[in-house]
Amino acid sequence: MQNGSQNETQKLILEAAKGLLRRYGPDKMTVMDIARLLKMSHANVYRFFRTKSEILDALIDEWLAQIEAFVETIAGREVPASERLEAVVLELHRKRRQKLLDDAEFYETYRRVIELRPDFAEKRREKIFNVFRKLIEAGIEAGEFKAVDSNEAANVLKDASAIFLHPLMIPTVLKEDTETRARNLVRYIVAGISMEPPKAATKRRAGSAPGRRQLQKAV
Amino acid sequence: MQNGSQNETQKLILEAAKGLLRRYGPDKMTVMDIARLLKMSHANVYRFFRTKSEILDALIDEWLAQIEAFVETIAGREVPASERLEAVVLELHRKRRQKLLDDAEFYETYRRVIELRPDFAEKRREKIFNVFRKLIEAGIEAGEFKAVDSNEAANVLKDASAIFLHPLMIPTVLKEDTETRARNLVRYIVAGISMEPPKAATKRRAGSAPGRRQLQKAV
DNA sequence: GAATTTACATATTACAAATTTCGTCATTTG
DNA sequence: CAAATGACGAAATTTGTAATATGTAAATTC
Repeated sequence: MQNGSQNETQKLILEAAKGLLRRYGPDKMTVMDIARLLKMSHANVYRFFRTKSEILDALIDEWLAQIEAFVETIAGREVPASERLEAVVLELHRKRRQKLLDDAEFYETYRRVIELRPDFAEKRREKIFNVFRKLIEAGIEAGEFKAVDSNEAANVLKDASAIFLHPLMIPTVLKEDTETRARNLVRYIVAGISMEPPKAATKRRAGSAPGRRQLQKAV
Repeated sequence: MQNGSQNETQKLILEAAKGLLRRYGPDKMTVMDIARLLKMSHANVYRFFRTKSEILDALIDEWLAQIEAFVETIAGREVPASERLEAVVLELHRKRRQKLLDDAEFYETYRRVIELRPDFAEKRREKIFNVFRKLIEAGIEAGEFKAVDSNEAANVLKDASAIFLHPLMIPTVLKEDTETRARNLVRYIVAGISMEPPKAATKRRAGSAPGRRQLQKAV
């Protein structure tokens, strides 16, 4: 082969596609465009990807993998599980939101894929779910949380945070103050599974949040 | 007028539109069809509704008003606030889900309206939000809940339940066991704002849920 | 003979003409 | 004169066709 390795050409195609996708969007970006940019025939592209959507899928999966890796590092931090849970949800939200703002065409591609093939990112979603579950188990282990069913609680957290994480919903909450709302959401759920402070009074002043810490008030 | 009152004809138009919408969907259902069915000129229909979408809007609003009324009766039941909150969320979910199953074309119309004009049902959403808030305040009043910020907590509940209530999301969770998940979701949030039982032990057996009651396990 | 290209059949998309619907209004009807 | 209609331009939809893209397989190059 004239080019580098098999793998090398794949990467070149993905890089080219990424740029074209950003500029033209999924409909106007054609396999011909990719081939033209790389000075090869479009047929050759099909040696590396069976279909056009396989290329788009690869780009999305690459992005999701990055986020997943980042989330794993957050989950590994040496801070209380409650803090890690909060950070994970907030960062997942921020990354998606930022993508929508920075690269609308890519986001639209992602949104459509999930809409048409909801199971596309199932593996990735499972990974995130496991992060939730593991963090809840870590919290229980550390005496930070009550001995809830970690699977059940992780499901609740997943469902509850959907409005801030699901690609179909993020565009609808774009204009709003999602940071505070997402933080409150996690804190309420975490408060529900948290151990009570040893000697806290049952009555608190109005407006205070439940659980271990003072919740930040919406602005 | 040959027909009944002004109001009577409006109702006839809406009834005709409801049937045609169910059968043809929003695109294939035309104002001409409605007129044909009622044996009047299509121009006459425009004496009662300024545009086609005004007819569709009226149908949707009628449906939302029904749900709202039902929710108000639930909120007025003579049971603990926690039970009422749970019932309200579950019934809102069931009604929407059922509509999607019974009358897909109507649901699609609704979904599109919310997608294109997110503020369309703002008034109705506010009503539901107020039901949440009022129930939380009732719970606080009754010593059932902690003295949380009712506005904040209602917002959390609204956001958290979006996956089961928002028209864009319901189709995505149709195949899944949403009843149990929705119930768990509400129970976790409610548990978080609930008073602790007076003399409960801090350690519970694994798998038990937080809060006042035993949470039903997912099947 | 592996890598790449040209050639080709199939599927999509794009475009322009014809048809239908939307929404308004002057006119007719009872 | 209240109620309804037919007629009309604008807008949207449908139809038929040309152009382009997708995906495959035979032919060519190195």
